[in-house]
Amino acid sequence: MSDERTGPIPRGPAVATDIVLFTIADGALQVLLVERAAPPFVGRWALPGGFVHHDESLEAAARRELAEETGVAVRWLEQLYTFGEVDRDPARRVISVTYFALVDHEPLAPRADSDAADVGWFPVSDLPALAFDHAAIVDYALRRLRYKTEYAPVAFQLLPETFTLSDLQTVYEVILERPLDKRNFRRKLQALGVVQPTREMRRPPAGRPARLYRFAPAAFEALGGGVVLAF
Amino acid sequence: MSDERTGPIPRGPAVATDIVLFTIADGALQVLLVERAAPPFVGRWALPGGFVHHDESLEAAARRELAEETGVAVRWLEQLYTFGEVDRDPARRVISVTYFALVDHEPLAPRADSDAADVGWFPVSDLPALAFDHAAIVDYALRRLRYKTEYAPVAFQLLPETFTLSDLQTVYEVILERPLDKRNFRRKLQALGVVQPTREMRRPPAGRPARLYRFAPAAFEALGGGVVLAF
DNA sequence: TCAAAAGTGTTTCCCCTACACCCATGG
DNA sequence: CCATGGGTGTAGGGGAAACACTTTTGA
Repeated sequence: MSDERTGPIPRGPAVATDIVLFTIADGALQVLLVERAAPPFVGRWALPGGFVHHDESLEAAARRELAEETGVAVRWLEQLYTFGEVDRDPARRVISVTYFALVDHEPLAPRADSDAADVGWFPVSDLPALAFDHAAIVDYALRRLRYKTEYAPVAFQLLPETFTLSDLQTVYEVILERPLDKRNFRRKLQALGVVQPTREMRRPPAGRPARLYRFAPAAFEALGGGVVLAF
Repeated sequence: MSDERTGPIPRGPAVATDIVLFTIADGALQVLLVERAAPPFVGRWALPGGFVHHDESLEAAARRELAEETGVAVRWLEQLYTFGEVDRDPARRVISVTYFALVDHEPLAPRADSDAADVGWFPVSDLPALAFDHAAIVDYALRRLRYKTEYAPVAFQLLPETFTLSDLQTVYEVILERPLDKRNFRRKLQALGVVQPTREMRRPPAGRPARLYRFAPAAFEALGGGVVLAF
């Protein structure tokens, strides 16, 4: 380690955090964006985020920013990547530690608070022009989501606590962008034991009622990290 | 995004980078450590690293620190994780963007430069007490290495440009900590086409000469991200 | 009775695994 | 000729993939 680590702190970069929050709505994958109210990039859409305070951890900063701008406790939050190109902010040197977050759509009603002009969900397939390098950050998050869907229990975080197996299959199909076989999908889930049937059913507007299931974290843990949820 | 992003920059954390550099030597996985010459943790072993300059990217900072302390161009360098707990440095708030690096052992001869009291390779199975949260960082890097070995061409980066298939198998065995079947290993490599035979052979002190191979990045790319190198 | 969505088994094929002997060389 | 490490094939089992019809309900 260089002496610099212990010498006087050089005039360093500022540290921010930006969050890519996904949900599923209207059968599509959506990202939460806020409209910038101050320069640079006034009026442009951007990821929610802000500077890290001196006395809070990175994850705490991400949660605080999310709470301030969406008022919602996310279901899943993990660090994504740290973007540190010198010129990524035209005004000054800012390093952004980005986070990847998931919520189920229902309970979320993002509203603009004082910090942002507007807030909204945008389908990932049709995003507006974004501020800074945020388009690259969303791309990176999308790759992580697709990748992670195949081996970690992230799809469940995009659904309410109970869900039908068809709901779950739709989530996989929307994220992976390919159709899955219904019987293989269900067999695999039940073989792994990662879903627990409840006693309740959901009655659709038309058609046979569907059983509601619940994610079984215990069963998932027992399988260790090497679970393959690839269908 | 919060207004803070555009308002006055709060007194923020300092940004450092630390690098976990692995190699294989004496049939074991080894990490490069430097002995600290200044407080805190004087005399303790730590990962090579230092503060990020105002005008260099994160990766550039990592490469610079490595060059300063080892004089070697690494074969593989990727971002690992950003550690930002408030109290991870007892003296002041420092956020560390860590990197994961690989070299083949041969050409490397790390020597202490003016910034560190001493430099050396340590087997991961027998590390000294480390400064800061560096033990956790090494753990994290180890998990990444084991994981990545199974689906990305990282093992090749721990060997010279040409190598025997036995060399390569040993690298896998050392990293994964389990014996592999020689025939299955070789069949799979050749089926994937990720190794190219050269015309040269290596003559061991005793025994039959072994063909030297070279990594075939082109074949690897062609397979897309979804290659499974799990044996 | 019709429309709509839920639910259910079997077969095929490929890949992973386990396993043991001969080959080329140097001393 | 012996010791050392290099190199090769096959058979069996398990999981993934492909595939279509019956069931339950509301209108």
